[in-house]
Amino acid sequence: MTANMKGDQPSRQQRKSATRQALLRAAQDVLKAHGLTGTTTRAIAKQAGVASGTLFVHFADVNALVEALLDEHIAAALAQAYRTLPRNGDVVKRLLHVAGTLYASYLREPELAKAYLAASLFTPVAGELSVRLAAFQTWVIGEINAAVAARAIPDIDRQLAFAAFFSLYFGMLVAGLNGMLTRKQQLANLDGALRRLLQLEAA
Amino acid sequence: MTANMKGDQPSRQQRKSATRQALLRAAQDVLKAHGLTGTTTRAIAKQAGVASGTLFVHFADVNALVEALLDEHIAAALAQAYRTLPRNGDVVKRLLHVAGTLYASYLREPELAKAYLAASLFTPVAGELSVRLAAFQTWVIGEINAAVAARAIPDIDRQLAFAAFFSLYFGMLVAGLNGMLTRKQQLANLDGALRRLLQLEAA
DNA sequence: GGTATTGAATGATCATGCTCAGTGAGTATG
DNA sequence: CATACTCACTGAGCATGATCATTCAATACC
Repeated sequence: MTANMKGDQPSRQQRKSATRQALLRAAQDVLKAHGLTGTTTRAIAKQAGVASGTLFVHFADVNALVEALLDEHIAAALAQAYRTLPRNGDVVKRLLHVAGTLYASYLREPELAKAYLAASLFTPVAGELSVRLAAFQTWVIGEINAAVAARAIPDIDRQLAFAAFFSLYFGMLVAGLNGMLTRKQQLANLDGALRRLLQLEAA
Repeated sequence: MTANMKGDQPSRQQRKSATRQALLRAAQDVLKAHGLTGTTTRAIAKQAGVASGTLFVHFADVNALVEALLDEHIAAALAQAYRTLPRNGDVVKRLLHVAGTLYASYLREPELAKAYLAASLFTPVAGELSVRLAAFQTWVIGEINAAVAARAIPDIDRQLAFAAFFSLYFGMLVAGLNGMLTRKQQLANLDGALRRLLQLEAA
């Protein structure tokens, strides 16, 4: 292996990474310009200045590209959510804070989000997002552990609690993306359902 | 209009209806024989003995065909569920009875169900299924109305209740189709979550 | 009965997601 | 250096979902 000094030609790794980034940015551009149904892999490749086959060198299929794109949003949103977590709120308030931040993030790229959620429903998430999802589950269960330990809420089966929380979170997300609920309603429904589920009165 | 007497040639309507049925049966056959990914519109058309374009005369797109196919299952399942509804159970028991029957129906054609659910997440259901969904919502809210009127459960916002119920129902359905939950766990989670949501102790 | 109209069915054709044998610049080895 | 090898990249080609001008038997109208 040769160290890459100043003035060197870009190494193969650098070129590859640059191509991948170009494809991601091109995909964003084309999506914004033509919407989801009007976006083709050829258009993305052309916009990125590469051949049509190159896209599949970097992403197994279109959904992998969408996942990578969406992961950038989710990562930023989650980081912000954790950073601005209310210190003195109850469990539900903290869960809602994170959910609300994620909703806002998804709503910023609704077409992207719809495409990804539909495709990934029965195609177990892979890549960066799967790691993030596992971490999210751990965090949620940690929050519930803490609340139970503090006797803020009665004990509850953790699997049940997470499955129910995620179902409600996901359901309100979909309803919101479909335009069936406003963001306020999304959060109000999630709040009401979670407080009943965890048997925690409003603060 | 001419009445169609015995010995007449089949009318155009009859032929059309027969073609549609042939396509539905052909789709079932091909799906069972080759699985979802191995099924093509051309194969279905060939099996039905019609040209490739004919499929799209009867169904706007593949998902419309899948919806029609799935609707046959759902209709039968719902009819059976309503017919065998426990008369003396509480709200949750009755909701669970219907949910359980639907789960079993979906699990009988898991590939079909996955294809349809993924495609319809952000493509509002049309056709027969949309009518059935509306009727289902009416029935669920009716059940809740009755339970509230009978003072079996505390009052609850109907929109919240249905949104939460459907989210939980859908979430456990997906988890089951993904093999993350057994049918027993699906129902146990739904039971636990609903009892907490509606604040109804186990019978 | 004769004629015009409708619309189910056809299949060639298109657009698209994805594949893969081939190419050549970059990299390791001696 | 010279040589062998690796691998990102290419773009023609494939299979498939979907379209649409065309066809012609069933139907409606006189």
